[in-house]
Amino acid sequence: MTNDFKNIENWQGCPVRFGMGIFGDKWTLLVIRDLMFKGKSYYGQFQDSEEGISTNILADRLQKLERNGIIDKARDAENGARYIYRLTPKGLDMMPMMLAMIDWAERYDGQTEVPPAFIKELRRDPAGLAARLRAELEAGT
Amino acid sequence: MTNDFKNIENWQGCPVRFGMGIFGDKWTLLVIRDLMFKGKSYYGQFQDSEEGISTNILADRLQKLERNGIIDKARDAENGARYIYRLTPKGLDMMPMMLAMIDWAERYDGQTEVPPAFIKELRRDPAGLAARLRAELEAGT
DNA sequence: CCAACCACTTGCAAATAACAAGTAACCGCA
DNA sequence: TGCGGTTACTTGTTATTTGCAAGTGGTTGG
Repeated sequence: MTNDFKNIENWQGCPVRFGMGIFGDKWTLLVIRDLMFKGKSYYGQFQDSEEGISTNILADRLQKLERNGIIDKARDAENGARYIYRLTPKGLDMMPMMLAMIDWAERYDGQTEVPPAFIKELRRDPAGLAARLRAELEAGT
Repeated sequence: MTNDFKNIENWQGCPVRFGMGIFGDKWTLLVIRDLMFKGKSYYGQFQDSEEGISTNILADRLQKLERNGIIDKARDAENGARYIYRLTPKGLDMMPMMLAMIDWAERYDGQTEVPPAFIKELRRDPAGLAARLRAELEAGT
């Protein structure tokens, strides 16, 4: 056989399938959201997010993200008892996709919490917003 | 209690959470891919996609997409034994997000199958490509 | 009105996720 | 140097979801 799509590690080729192999579940993009837009970096902070991810699932997703090169993990310089998680360049490159998702969701979620100023800037200059947010994340390293 | 995030129907507010409530699984965006980029419109065509979605999951996802207003379902004019599935405007508005995903995946999937001409056009004029693809889909109605 | 097609539905087994409790590394302080 | 608190998990069990195979019912063409 040529393709074994039963194993998700083999979901390459088609770009949408490739994406689903990496973040095709309920939780992964919520962790990326926390890293990208909420200024979160620690295990405990991800756990504190209001959706209530369970700890074994969080550990599993962080490991998969690290294995896929989306995030990296290092001991925190300020407090050696914890690890700091950060987006890699590959992870940061998901910014335009995340912003496009936000743009879409803001249009259709009647209960959206996206700040009007954010959505205004997003629609006026998406690339500029992406660049600014990315620069801020890279500065905070 | 104010939020019941145990029920996925209540995943509004945050735009990423809103998205995950609708397409936060392995299969949903693959169906949308088939509708958006592969010219597929029928149940059997979705089933024939090489990832091999099982029939009960496909039925469930189509129903959820319809309920969420992403697709609509109608008897096929040419063959009344089957139904035709089409993207609604809300579904078509996911185009920029899907294109951003394709852009990202093409960069990082060493085995990508995205045609070079497509990715070139996508990076030169993403909004233009989105508009063109959307017009083609709406024409084929 | 029957055979074939098409779109599902159902039942059961396997995999994944949710929940609760426990373990281990490290830090600050006595 | 050891002890209590913090942080990040791991483990075991139960609940939910998915995958697989077989079956059902509407529609068409003959």
